[in-house]
Amino acid sequence: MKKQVEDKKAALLEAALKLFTERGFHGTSTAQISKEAGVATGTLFNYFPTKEDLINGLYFEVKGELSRKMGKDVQTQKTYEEKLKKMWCNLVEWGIENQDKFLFVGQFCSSPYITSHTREVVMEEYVFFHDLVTEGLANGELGDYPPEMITSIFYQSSRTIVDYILYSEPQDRNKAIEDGFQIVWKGVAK
Amino acid sequence: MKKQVEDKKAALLEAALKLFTERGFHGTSTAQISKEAGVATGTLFNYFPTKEDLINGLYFEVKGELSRKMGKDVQTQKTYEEKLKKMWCNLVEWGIENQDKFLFVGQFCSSPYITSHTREVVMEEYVFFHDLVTEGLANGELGDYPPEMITSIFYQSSRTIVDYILYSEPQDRNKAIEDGFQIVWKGVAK
DNA sequence: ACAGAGTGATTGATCGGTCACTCATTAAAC
DNA sequence: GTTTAATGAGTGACCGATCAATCACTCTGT
Repeated sequence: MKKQVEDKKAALLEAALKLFTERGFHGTSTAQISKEAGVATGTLFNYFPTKEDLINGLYFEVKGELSRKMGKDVQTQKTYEEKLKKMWCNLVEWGIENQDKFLFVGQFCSSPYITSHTREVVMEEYVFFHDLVTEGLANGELGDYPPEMITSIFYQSSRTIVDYILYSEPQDRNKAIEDGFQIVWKGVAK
Repeated sequence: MKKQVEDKKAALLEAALKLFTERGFHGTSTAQISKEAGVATGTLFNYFPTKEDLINGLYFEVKGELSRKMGKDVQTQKTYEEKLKKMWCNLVEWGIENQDKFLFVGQFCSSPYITSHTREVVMEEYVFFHDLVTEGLANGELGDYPPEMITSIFYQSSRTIVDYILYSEPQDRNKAIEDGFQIVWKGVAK
């Protein structure tokens, strides 16, 4: 029984992810989401009281997954550059393997449907990333730029590379990932 | 008469720009756009047969304006780096001075409401930019990366810097623009 | 072993409201 | 006087959300 509950909730989130990304928030009806998830229209509202709660829940889940993947094996790297590169690869590989989630985050990270509360809670999971940049500035690994500028350039460039790989379809994806990191590292390093 | 016609069409585009950016495509009703523009609900459909025609027309206008601003005074620059920097500054300054248009382009450049036809027509106005990158690769000013990767990184980074300036509100905007270009130039230059 | 009351998840018909778009009428321009 | 632009009430379709009925399943007393 518990199993079924989780099944339906997961199915609803998966359906919402697909449809919100394809057609936007207002462009997707709750009925379409329910149908795609294989449940009745009323069932959606048992799990998510409103349509906004659904997209906020989805955003929370996806961003949480990304932050966990992003930080994986970073601390076991030896040099600072290797740590940053590990994070870069984690980010890009997640984006390639999870196109739908990647697009969803891009579309809705600054949309009005995501509440500031959700945004704040999610932000806390990325403290380790900001700390790594602060550390790099402190020990002189990074150039003398504002930390928020470095984090933004790093994160957005990783998204640019995912876009490039998915859209331009280079023969060698790893080469593209390497090239992308090289550009960013040359740019932000001391 | 011609004047009034242009007035109403411009008012509709301006209202649509504001509302689409704030609330999304499906989140904005044509009635709201008409009201904001100060015309009757039926008038909108005299100028744009469907809501999709309206957003496509708007996208065409805004992207066209951006491409014209972007290329301004670029050819009068002496060195290759100066040409690229001119384009960078044009891009960032336009973004800062036209926040609403800047946000609109970011939100709708890969949305399903913009037809592939609109996208193709708009793309033609950016040929000069791709040519400049190809030129830089040919004469060894730029590092050996795929041209599409360089154009994407350059364009997206300029957007990142506009975001940074608007959101983080640094005391010295020109410094931020300079820093941003320095990072990108160090990254993509030979 | 089993009847049947109890429980909470699930359902889909239904609701008031809003949507994009139409069209008969009016007003303006020449 | 004719043409052209502008109007806004009206249209059927669809929206998010509700809720009484139904369902699968558990538990208890015999």
